Amino acid sequence: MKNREEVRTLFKTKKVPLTHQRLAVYEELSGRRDHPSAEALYESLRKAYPSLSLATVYKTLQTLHEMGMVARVDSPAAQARYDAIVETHHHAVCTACGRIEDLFDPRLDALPEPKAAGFVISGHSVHFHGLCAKCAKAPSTRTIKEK
Amino acid sequence: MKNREEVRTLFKTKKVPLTHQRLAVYEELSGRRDHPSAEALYESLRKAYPSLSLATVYKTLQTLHEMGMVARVDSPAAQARYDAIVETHHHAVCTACGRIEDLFDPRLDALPEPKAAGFVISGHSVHFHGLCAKCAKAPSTRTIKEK
DNA sequence: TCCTGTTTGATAGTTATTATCCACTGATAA
DNA sequence: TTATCAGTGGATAATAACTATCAAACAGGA
Repeated sequence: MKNREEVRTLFKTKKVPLTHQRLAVYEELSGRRDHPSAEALYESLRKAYPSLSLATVYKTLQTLHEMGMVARVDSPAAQARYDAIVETHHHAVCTACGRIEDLFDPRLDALPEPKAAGFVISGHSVHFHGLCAKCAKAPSTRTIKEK
Repeated sequence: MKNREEVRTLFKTKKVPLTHQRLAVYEELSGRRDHPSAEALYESLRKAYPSLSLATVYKTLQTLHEMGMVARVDSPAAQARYDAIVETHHHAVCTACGRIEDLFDPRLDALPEPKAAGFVISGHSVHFHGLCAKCAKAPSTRTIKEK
């Protein structure tokens, strides 16, 4: 989550052209805490940028991901979801509606190295699953797949 | 991972008809440790069952999942992958080739409960990521998406 | 063995994502 | 500021992974 100047510098450093679309996608994503899908970002952005194409959002998210500015979250609903926070953190995934909440807990950041023959481990993430506050209250409503 | 008699009993208990296809899919999956996709299972099974349909494999995996006999693994490659082991365990995911290895480590089974407002947590899983033995040796070969 | 509600197989449809192609633009040099 | 041009964006076709549909076949109880 970087401000506009930091973003500009990062693009320049990596020699990746900074276009209006890329800045717009990054800033929209940075401003949200709901792990939107590419489609969801597109829906939000097209209000301000009516000429924006969905394909561009996909390509931009991939570019940002390769630059290490955006993280991919694997949700139980197959659709990939994105997060502007790349710092180490963990997730709570609602098994009823698919909602993903960020968890920050240093105790989870340092886990015992498992013994996996030959595997060179570079990091880890913990997925907690259960029911989010909303679904815990209304257990019957199965809405899987929020956007 | 159950033997044929346990499977038969489980289906009877849950009042779910046990078909040849369901048994075949479950036994094929049980016999593999490579987290195959629906497509991959279909490819293996069609040799012994040429009339088997891919749609049936998808439907069967969903049925087994609902019965709690099969777990879904969210891999970085969007395609869902399955596992016959439902007991608590964790994964090491290779960021180069997509390989997923099972990790069993009781120290990872008991983690501190995170504070996520209102979230009713029922379980968790840890994903380690890095390079598998094969890819660690050949760092240049980027084969992402094994079947 | 017969009956009946489910399941299967074949296939069309859907959803998420990627590839293609050409006009256009951002970044550098003049 | 403008010219240049590799790289990007927009529109859309294509692909991949599922899912729905429906007639025919089957599983499990009578």
